[in-house]
Amino acid sequence: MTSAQQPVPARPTSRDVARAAGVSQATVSLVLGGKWPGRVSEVTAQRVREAAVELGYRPNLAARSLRLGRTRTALLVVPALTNEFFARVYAGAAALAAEHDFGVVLYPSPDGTGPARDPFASARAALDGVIASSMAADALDALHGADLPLVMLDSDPSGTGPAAHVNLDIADGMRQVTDHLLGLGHRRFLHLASAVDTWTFAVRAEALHDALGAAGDATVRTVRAPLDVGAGREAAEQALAVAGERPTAIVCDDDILAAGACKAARRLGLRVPDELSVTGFDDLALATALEPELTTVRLPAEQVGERGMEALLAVLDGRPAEQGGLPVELVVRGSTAPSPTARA
Amino acid sequence: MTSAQQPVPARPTSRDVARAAGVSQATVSLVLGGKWPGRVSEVTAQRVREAAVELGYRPNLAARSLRLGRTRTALLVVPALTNEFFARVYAGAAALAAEHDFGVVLYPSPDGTGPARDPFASARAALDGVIASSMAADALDALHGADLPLVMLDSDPSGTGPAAHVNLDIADGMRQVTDHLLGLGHRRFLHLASAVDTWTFAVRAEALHDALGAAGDATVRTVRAPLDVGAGREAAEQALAVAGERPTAIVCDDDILAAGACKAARRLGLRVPDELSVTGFDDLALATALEPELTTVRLPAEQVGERGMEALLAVLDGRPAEQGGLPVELVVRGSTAPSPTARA
DNA sequence: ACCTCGACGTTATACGTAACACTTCGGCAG
DNA sequence: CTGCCGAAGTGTTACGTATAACGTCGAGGT
Repeated sequence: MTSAQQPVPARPTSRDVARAAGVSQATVSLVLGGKWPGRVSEVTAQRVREAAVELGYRPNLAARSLRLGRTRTALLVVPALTNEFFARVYAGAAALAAEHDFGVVLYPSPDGTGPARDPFASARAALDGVIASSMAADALDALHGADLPLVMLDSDPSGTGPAAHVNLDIADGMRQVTDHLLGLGHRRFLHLASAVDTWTFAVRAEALHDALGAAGDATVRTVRAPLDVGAGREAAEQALAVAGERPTAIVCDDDILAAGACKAARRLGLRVPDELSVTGFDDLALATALEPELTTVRLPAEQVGERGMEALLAVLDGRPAEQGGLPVELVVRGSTAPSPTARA
Repeated sequence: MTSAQQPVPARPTSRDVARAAGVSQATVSLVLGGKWPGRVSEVTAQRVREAAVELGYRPNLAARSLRLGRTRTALLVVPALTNEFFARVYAGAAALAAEHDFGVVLYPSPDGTGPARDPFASARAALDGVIASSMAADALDALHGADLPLVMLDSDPSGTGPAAHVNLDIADGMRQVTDHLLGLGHRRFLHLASAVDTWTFAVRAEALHDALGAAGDATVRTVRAPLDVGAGREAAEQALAVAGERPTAIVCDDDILAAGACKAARRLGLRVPDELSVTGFDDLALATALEPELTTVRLPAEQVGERGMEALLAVLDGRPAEQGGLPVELVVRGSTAPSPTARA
């Protein structure tokens, strides 16, 4: 069929399709674009579509982007994909994006230790919008400066700058955890908090203190650690070794820290949950890999990604973005039990 | 929000920079492109650079790609980012890519349950090459059909089609594990294998059987399970409940399965490592979150990504890709101990 | 005085697409 | 018959960039 003389089978263009179908390039664009329903007769359209399939035509995205000024690509800024939570957020965002012929490209956020490269230096020109997660305030400013549509995930809704927000009801999750433990008779708490300074963790601390304050007779100590098992273990171990009344429950900002707390307990000869209750946050796969399994708060990570992408698409379409918070759910497992002091 | 679009300062183009600097657009391209060192006098170049900074000029990537026919973007095909190993592969690949002004876009591989969308239907036009990991054979064919430069990670090096390979010395890792356990006196083994049918797991089984065969008096049973803790636990529990001589060591294809094996042991009242040794593979964060910590094989995941990207860049430059395998390392921790039968 | 040549720029062009503006043509009301 | 309309296409243009091809000008060789 092809009378092409080129030795290498060059990628066919819309003009090649036009030639094969006996129409003009404009008509090919009209047909394959899918818009302009009535502009081309069905018989012609059919011929064009067949030619396109025949030649294996794929539109050149670069040319399309250049023409339209849009790329159908969003940037997702996350701290690290090795954190399962963010990997799931990505999965959710990418899945919804794919349904709308959108792509998602990733950039690890500058969380202090991140790469110094400006994500927009190379990417900004090719982006339609940005979805950013758990940013520190300064990094956030750089995002606003890019004057691209912006959706913030799990971030301070009162933050400056025009941005849609998709938030988890973190405070409610922490409240549920606290109520659960208070109901089990616990009164002396250790809060194993993340050393990361973002809204999502600040909210945890606030909600915990609020809920404990309401209980009246509860006390809490706070120690902070980076988000990894070893650091969590060390911090918990030191805190538990302090003289005086030992806490009966450790509330962790994260399942990873909770895993550290469990290891600390075991090293000190404390049995979980009989002598020490431990709670996590996130409900990662890790939560059910441990023994005992972690009582934790399930966060709908994929949904966060989906809703984030949804919001971005809405903004790009000029529609208002849905703003509601996503519900979270306490999952009670084996790492929490009635306080030993209450039973005594 | 702002609904005004036109009065907003449009992104400056190279022509705007040219006007500001009092030169032609071509000169701007010459200066900012960085190639053609001697073509423009330093004083003019300086003026251009200043104008570019002044206006906040960013080259339009779509236009550049259209002109050059290349996108400086690679596709990384991985089964799932929620698996920490692949998240780390991505991190390695993305880091090296960034150093070369390359981007990496992800696509979850069609591993049977994956999305039905053809990654190339939307992406192929905008890609310079593909790095693919742990593919099933049929999915692999689709990749070859795309006639893009292809690098395979951790895949059968004897596979068909022209592709560079970056492989881990999986067989050596499994050999080390086996020798370690044999040295501890173990003779009855259970192989908790992945249900996924890829080269990387086939090699594990082969190496395990080879090493045990060399020992002469060792026996092994194999059970397979999907790569998640629950499935691993179930499979291990069933296998351990079988009447007859119980294995004294479980060799797992993966840390995740090993976590399942540990849970199974605990459910059956078997103490790890005293009554049952368990080994993993990958050295994920999970390995040190468990108690006892897992004896496992450390895989340089980031290096796999880096070397993969390196190989792709080499191919694109017409250089030969470095082909050597990456070494792995046995990490002995608390989940393995001398066989109880040997001590008896 | 003539030619050459290198240094420094500029002009022009093509990449592949989407969509605006235009043509062509048969039908149909006035 | 004229004028108008809608249907079905086509011609053309612009998006922003990189680079091939083409000036221009003064220095240096012969």
